[in-house]
Amino acid sequence: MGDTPGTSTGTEPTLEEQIAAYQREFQDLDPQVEQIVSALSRLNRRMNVAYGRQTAALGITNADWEVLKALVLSGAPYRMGPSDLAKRLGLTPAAMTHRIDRMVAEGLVTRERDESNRVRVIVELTPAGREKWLEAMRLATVFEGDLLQDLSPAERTALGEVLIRLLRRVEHAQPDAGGRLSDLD
Amino acid sequence: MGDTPGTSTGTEPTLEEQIAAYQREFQDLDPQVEQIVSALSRLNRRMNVAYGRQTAALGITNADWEVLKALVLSGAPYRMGPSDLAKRLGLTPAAMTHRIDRMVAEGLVTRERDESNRVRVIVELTPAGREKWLEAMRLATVFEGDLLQDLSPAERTALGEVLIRLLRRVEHAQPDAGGRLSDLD
DNA sequence: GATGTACTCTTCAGCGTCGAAATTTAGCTT
DNA sequence: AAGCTAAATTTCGACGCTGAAGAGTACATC
Repeated sequence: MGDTPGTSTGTEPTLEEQIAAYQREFQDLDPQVEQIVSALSRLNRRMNVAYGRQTAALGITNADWEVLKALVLSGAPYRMGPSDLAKRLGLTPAAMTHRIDRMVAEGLVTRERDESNRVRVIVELTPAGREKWLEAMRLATVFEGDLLQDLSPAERTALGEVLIRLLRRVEHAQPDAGGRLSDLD
Repeated sequence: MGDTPGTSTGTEPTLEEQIAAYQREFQDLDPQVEQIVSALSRLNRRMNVAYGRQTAALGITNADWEVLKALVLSGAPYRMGPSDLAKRLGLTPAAMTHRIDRMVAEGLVTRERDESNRVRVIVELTPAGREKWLEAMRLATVFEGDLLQDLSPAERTALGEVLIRLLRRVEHAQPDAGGRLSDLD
C-alpha cells in the first residue's frame, strides 16, 4: 500500500499538516487565521464527542440533553411550548413533536394542553428530568475544568474576553440566522 | 403572552443571562469556565451557519464541501477510497456510498474501481469539484478574516497558541473517539 | 490449487429531521 | 352569531445517517 504522498489513509492530519496542505493548494491563505479557525472547529468537535459520551453514560441522548438545558434555562416552573423549544433548539416543530414524544416516554418531561388556550401545549420538566440535567451538568463541569486545567487564571480571563469579542462580532453580523439556530450551548 | 419570569419565549438569551441562569440552578458552576466553553460553542455554531450559507450560495451542501476538503487535503491526484473518506469525515461507509452517489451525479467527483485491486473503489476530484472547493475557500477566508478583524496580531498569536494548547490536551485525552470523527474542519 | 479469512463496498431496515399539508382553536369582522 | 384569518401543533412523505447483513475480491495457508 503506497505511502506515496497524496495517498491519504484516512487518518486525521495534525493541525500543522493540514494548514501546510491548504497553503499548498491555496496560496492566499493566512496561516494565522486558519490556525485559529481550524483549532476552534476541532476543539468543538472534540467537546461534542465528550459530551456525547457523558450523556450516553446517563442513558440519554445529546438531543434529550439539549431539551433539558433549554427547559432549565427557562427558569422556575420549567415550562415551554413546543414551538418555543423548537426555535430555541433550531429544529422544526415537526421534529420537536417527535422528540417530546420520546422524552415523555422516558419520563423526562410531561406534555399537556394549556387549558386557558387550548391550541397550546405545555412541556414541563419532571423531577426526574431535572435530576438528569443535574447529573449531566456535574459530568460536564468536570470535563470542562479538565479541559482548561493548563490555563492560568490570567489566560482564562484573556481567552474568555477574546472569545466574547469574536462572538459579539459574529452575532451582530448575522442577527439570528433567519430565526432557527442550529445547536444549543 | 406572559412576560412572567420563567415563561421563555424561545429567543436565545445572551451569554451573560445564560450563565446567570445556570448559576441559579447549579451553584457549583465556575462562571469563568462556563463563559469560555459556552462562547466556544456559540462561536462554532455561528461559524457553521455562515459556512452553510456560503456553500448554499455555491449550489452545494456542507456535506459536499466536507468531501471536497478531504480530497483536496489528500493532495496531488486528489484520490481517496470511500472508507478512508468515511473515516476522515466521521461517517459510516454506508453513508459514504450515498454521498458519493450524489456527488458523482453533481459532477464533483468520479467513482471507479481500482483495477489493480478490484475490491477497492477510487473517488477522484473532478476539475469542477476542485473549482468548487476553491470558490468555497475564497468565501470562507473572507468570512474568517472578517471574524478576526478586531484582533491585533499579538492577540491572534496568543489566541492561536492557547487554542492549540487546549486542542492538544483534548486530543491527547481522547485518542480518536473510537475511530470515527464527527466532523471536519 | 483449494479453502478459509479478512477486507471493501453496497444493500436494507429503522430512526430523526425537514418541508408542506392538515387539524384544531382563538380572536376579529361583519 | 357566523364566518374568516391567524396561530400552534400534529401528520405525512422524502431524505440522510446508522448498524447490521450481504456480495465480491485478494491473500495466506494448507
